[in-house]
Amino acid sequence: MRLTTKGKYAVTALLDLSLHQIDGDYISLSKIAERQDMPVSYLEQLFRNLRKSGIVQASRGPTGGYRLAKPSTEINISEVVVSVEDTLDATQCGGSADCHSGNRCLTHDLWSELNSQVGNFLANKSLEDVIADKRVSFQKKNKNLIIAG
Amino acid sequence: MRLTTKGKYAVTALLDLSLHQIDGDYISLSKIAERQDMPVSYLEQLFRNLRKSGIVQASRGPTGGYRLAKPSTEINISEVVVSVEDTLDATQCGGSADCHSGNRCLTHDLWSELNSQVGNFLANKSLEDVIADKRVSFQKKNKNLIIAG
DNA sequence: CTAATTCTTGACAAAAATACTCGGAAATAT
DNA sequence: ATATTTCCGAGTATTTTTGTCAAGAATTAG
Repeated sequence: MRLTTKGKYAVTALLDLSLHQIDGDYISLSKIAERQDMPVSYLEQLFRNLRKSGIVQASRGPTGGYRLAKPSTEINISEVVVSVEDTLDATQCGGSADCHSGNRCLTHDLWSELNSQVGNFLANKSLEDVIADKRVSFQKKNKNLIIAG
Repeated sequence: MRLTTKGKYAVTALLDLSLHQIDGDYISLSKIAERQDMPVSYLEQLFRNLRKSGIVQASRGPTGGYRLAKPSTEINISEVVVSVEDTLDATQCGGSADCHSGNRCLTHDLWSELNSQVGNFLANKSLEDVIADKRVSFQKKNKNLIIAG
């Protein structure tokens, strides 16, 4: 499990989507970009992957944009991060038992375990979990909410 | 808590030290470098920090080198990583409550929590924990053990 | 139908972070 | 003395990450 600002941006953008999407309407990237102060072109890159992963659905043309493909309770942070981070990372002995000259390296188990820890933690958090508290005050105040990494 | 290959190298190097240091003798970086296939000059950089943090002790001149300043049971992975990673990382809103225009950002709690998770995990692992199993077979075989990230 | 809006795609460029080097100095054992 | 080793500051090079750009395709509003 790799986690850079790319993954964090993706989570933030999806939170914005969760909060502003009403019924099944589509939200354009330019809206998200404006609210969250992110470059549109960068968001395009991220949503490309999110769509391929089946996390969001797209619609083109005016009134088009993106919406969540599943309820926010059923999208976990882990899948969002994995979808977006290019996982062409071999993590130095990435998973295979023969790290070096046939021996399993000493730190292998350590980093594997850590990986699992992080993975589990993020797999058990849904988008809805993250915004649960905030949604109330948001609806009350109806004020532009800043979601930043 | 930041974790790059730098921190991983440091852990690996210290494991090598734990395994090869007998009594209170010093091990030279060139030995570690050779066994673990790491550049000496890079190790120097790492051990500079490890010494300042009180994790290792140094001795100069021939027969000099480094040794653990504490028993391997009392050195945890977390302190090793922290010692070595340059923490000039603001982590985008790193800890402060006002992430953006006075509001606490939505993802703030999420990444904070994750940070704590990772920190706790690594703080509860000592060097000895990591090598506990391996030490036995090492002493039996007395063979060069490869420790790679 | 036309124009505006939006996603789609691939390749590329800029910036930042990371990994690693280098030259010389100080200490110390033999 | 000389060889070996840590020490130190600064710098370079590589890789990764972030972000840009331009052209295209679908869709809707007027």
